[in-house]
Amino acid sequence: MTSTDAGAARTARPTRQRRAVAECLRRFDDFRSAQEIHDLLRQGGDNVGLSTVYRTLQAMADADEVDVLRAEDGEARYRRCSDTHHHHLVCRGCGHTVEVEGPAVERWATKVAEEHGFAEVSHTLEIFGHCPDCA
Amino acid sequence: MTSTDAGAARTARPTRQRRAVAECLRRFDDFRSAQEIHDLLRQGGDNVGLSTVYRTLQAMADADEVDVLRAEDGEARYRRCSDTHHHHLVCRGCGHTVEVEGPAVERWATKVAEEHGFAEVSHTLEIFGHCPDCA
DNA sequence: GCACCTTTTGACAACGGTTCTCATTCCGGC
DNA sequence: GCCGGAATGAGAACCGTTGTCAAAAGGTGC
Repeated sequence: MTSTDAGAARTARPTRQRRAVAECLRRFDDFRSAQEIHDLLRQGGDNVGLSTVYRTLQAMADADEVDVLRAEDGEARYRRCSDTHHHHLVCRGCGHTVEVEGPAVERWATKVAEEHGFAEVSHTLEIFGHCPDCA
Repeated sequence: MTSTDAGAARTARPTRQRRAVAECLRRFDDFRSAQEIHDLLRQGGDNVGLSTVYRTLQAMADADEVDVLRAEDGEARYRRCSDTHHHHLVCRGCGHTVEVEGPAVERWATKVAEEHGFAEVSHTLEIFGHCPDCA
């Protein structure tokens, strides 16, 4: 927001805390809540404030570096993600997550929206079930 | 859950409050938060406690009489719904909602889950955009 | 290395939606 | 009318999240 500012959030400094959060996310492939991540960091010796964890995750979500999923109770859960558009197949038991793609579904969603005259369309799609280990 | 119990939640008495909530939902076709419904009832002269509104909506959701959608901030929003499986096309501007069906999508979700060995599959799918009036 | 300026951090308070508690009220049957 | 259990509601409690603000840390130019 200051003088020599090129990109969008160029004001993002690579601090110890931010690196720690990113590193922590890299270690899992399932969704974790902000508080879980906070605890995990604590346990690992990285002392990062809860506010900072929330702020960092939010920033990463805005930058599409993590996926956000709302648990049934409304709690936000985060997970590192690939940069292509995708959806999730999530195990209700252990949380194990698989990224899936469905070009046909994307087209269908767009088509349906257009038929009703909707513009600037986006969508959410998640599949839940019990993975082989939890069944 | 008591003695002569036929259906699921037969312990549901048709009280004034429950009728009022159901009636209120019938008047809209877009998603409303529990607190909005509470306010609406108040304004309409129906004095119903907030706890009761929450309880009633929860019960109706369990009975699949209403759809629940989590807003981005995690707030739960409710809407009366048809009894067939469907998804929603929701306007980000005014909240106007259209129920849509996509048999192909259902099949795709099931197939993807099966390919990964997942069982007891369910899914969520919502489409967002700006309706003709809000575009 | 050393100021200087800004961003970032973190302990804590505040917020807001939701759930819990429990005394009181209501419903339905006898 | 009376009884017993379900339902209600006012308020407290809960809990995830966001705001506050003084202190600490990066980055830059010297």
